[in-house]
Order: sequence, then C-alpha cells, then structure tokens
Amino acid sequence: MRLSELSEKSGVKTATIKYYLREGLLHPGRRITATQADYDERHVRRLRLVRALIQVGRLPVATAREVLSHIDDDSLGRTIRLGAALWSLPHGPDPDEEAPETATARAEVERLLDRIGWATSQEIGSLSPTYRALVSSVATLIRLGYPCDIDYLAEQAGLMHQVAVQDLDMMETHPTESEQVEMAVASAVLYEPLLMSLRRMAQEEESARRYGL
Amino acid sequence: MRLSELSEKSGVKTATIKYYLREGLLHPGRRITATQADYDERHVRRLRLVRALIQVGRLPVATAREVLSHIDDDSLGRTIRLGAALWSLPHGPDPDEEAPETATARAEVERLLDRIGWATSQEIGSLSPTYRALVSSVATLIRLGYPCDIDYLAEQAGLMHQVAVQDLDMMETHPTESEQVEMAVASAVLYEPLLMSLRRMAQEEESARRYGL
DNA sequence: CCTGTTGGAGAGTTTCACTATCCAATGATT
DNA sequence: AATCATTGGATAGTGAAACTCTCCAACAGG
Repeated sequence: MRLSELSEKSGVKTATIKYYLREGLLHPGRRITATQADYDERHVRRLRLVRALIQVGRLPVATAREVLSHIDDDSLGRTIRLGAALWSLPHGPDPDEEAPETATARAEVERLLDRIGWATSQEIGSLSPTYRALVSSVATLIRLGYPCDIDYLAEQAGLMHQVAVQDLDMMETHPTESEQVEMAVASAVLYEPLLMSLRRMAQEEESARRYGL
Repeated sequence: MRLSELSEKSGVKTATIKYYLREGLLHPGRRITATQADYDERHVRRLRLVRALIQVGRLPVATAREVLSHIDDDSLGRTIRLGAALWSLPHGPDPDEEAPETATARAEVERLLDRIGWATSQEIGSLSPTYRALVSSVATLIRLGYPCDIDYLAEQAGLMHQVAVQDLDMMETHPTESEQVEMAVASAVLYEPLLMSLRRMAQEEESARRYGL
C-alpha cells in the first residue's frame, strides 16, 4: 500500500501522514525503492489510534509520541509498562508548589487517601502524575472557593474504584500484554469522555427526576 | 477597585484582563470617569471562574463566553438554564453522520438507554449534545475496533448515576439558582478531571492489588 | 522516452490566546 | 499649577501548535 492509498483508507491527508511520519507517530513504511514505501493494515490501525489520541484525547503530538512509544516497548513488565503509558498522558497542569492552597490540597488528599485506604498512593503515589493531578485539581477547587468536601470525595472515590474494577476486568479479556496496554491507554483516552458523557446524562436524568423539566 | 488592583488580586495580568473585557468574558466595570472604571469582588470571582474554564477546562474563549452567558441569564427555569450551560460545554466532535459506525453506535446507545431506563434521554435526549457526544464516543470506539460491551456500559452508567446523585445533593446545598448553575458548570469543568484522576488512581490501586507492583 | 506520481524536506499558513505598544485623558504628587 | 505615572481603549504583534503547501529528484507506467 502506498502513501496515497493509506491516506484514502484512513481518511487522513497525505500531507498530514507525512507530518506524522516526520514526528515519529507512525512507523515508516517498508522501503521499496528510494522514493517509495509500502504500508499495511497495521499502519491504518496505528493511524486511527493516532487520530483518536490527538483529536478525541486532545493530546499534544509530542505526548502522543511518548504514549505510543510505551505501547510499542515490550521490554518492560506489564504493570510498569501500563503505568508508563498512563503516566505519559496529560493530567492537567502540575500543582503550583508556591501557591498556599497546594499545601492545603495535599493535606486534604492525604486525608482522603487515608480514609479510603488506598495503599499504593501513599507508597509510590506522591511521585505519580496522577497523584499530582489530583492535588492540582483539589488546589484549583480551593483556590476558586468551590467546596471540596472530603465525604463527597470519599464517596466518589469509592464509586471510581468500582469503575476501575470493571475496567480491569475488561482489560483481562485481552490476551496479549501489548493489547492490554493499548486497551489501558484507550480506556484512559477514549472511555473518559464516554464516562463523562454518561455522568452528564445521569445528571440531566436525575435533575429531571427531581425538579421536572 | 481599579484594573491594576483587580489584576493583583486575581493574579491575572492587566493585558489579559483587558482581553477578557474585550471578548465579553468579564462585565465592564462601573465607569467612574472617561478613563477609569471600578471593579468589585464579583469581578474577582468571575475572573477566577474564567481562568478555571479556560485553563483547567481548556474551553475556547468563545465557548467560555457562551457558558458564562447562560450562568448570567436568569430568565430561564433552573433545569433549562442548567442544561443550556452544560450543553455549551465541549463534548468532543459531533458524530460524523456519514460514517457507517455512527448508525451502529446510535443503535447501541439506544439499547443501552433502554436497558438502564433513562427516560429523559429518549424524549429530549436525541437533541442533546451530551447524547450526541455519547454516540460520537461509541462510534469512535467501534471505528477503532475497541470493545464496546453493553453490559460494561450499563454497569458504568449505573455507577455514573450514583455519582450524579452525589453531585446534585451537593448542588442542593447552594441557596440560589445562579450559584447552583455555576456549581453545575464547575462540577462539569473542575470535578471531571478530579474524578478521572480518582479513576486512574483506582486503576493503579486495583492493578497493584491484582498483579503486585 | 516521456509524463505523472511518489516520498522527503523545509517553509508557509492558520488559529488561538495572549501580550506589547500607543494614545489621549486622568489622577496623584509636588 | 506643573509634572509625571497610570488608566482604559484600540491596534498590531508574538509564540506555540498542528497542520499544509511547495519544491525536487527519483522513479513507474505507458
């Protein structure tokens, strides 16, 4: 398959494909001659994943490249590999260490994690981008004066844990490690908007139930 | 309070505040003279909300303006007003009507909503951006060949409903309608990343529990 | 052999969110 | 009252990001 065919099949312009090739998001095709390369189905699939990451997940190109490199890298163990891929994903801005509410937020998060008994978080979590993102989110809430009730967060965390159990169950249905890692990335990037859509619909549903239209 | 004071209090440069004024995200201050205006606490608060929408929620300026206009508009009933504000929020790309998987996705979503018995969705939902976003998400999953199990989605939807109940309970703690609508917007924009952080932490936690480190 | 296409490289374009510069009017200080 | 920084407003410029265009030599097909 040549570049123009790849473009047709994927619905992505050749110029854009060239750009992705240049940026290393897409593996170069098998070189046939000095001026021609051969692409296959894997390129089509990869291209779609790239588009999903960039357009649906809104990842910057550089971040997408990093995530993809972890999907490709089979030299690591599953958990590390999964973590590496997930940790490359955007988590919002890092907490501003100088802001006074960051300290408050950190304390709140500690209390929360302590309450719900998540062990991982306290051991390796303070280095994890996820943890930092959580602190950052809480700090933002505090800074803007929005309530950040620990009981509410604990309830939500419990529900999110149930969600995560479902997620991992689904991941386990995939045979290979590569697929599981890719699934985890997809779960983070593609299922997040889906879940949030469900949340908003549930809010509308519940609002109608309580207050009518 | 003058522009420079507003800038100090909010931590936003005067040039940026001027830009927001120009773009209609911030109400103009009370004009004192031909060259001076007076701002108050509401401007500080509004400015923080704007920053939250744009920086945390990554809304385009035009979208933020639209959302804010719904928060300001007290001519509508609560549910409609809430819906209007939430519906202005970004939901990802609209589903591509021409793509074959959109039809499949729509059918899947119908089955799902039927299964979990969300009435609102089926009556007014097909017009709602949230519904369209859901269809778009599902279509993307299908197009990329990721599984989209209806049992899994139904489970997740049930959990999201529990989340929404918590959300509305929290909203009800606010006295005025304006505050409730603002809270709903904040909930969508600020709590979403927080929830997703919790989900990822829960995934890491559960992964460690199942497979060790 | 000739014409059109291909892959590759670099420069150019667009969009967006700011940001810097000017300007006349003003307020604050001397 | 004289001076001088500041203010609000308008306009143009900046920087990053994601493409997109242009050009070119090397082919491939007829």
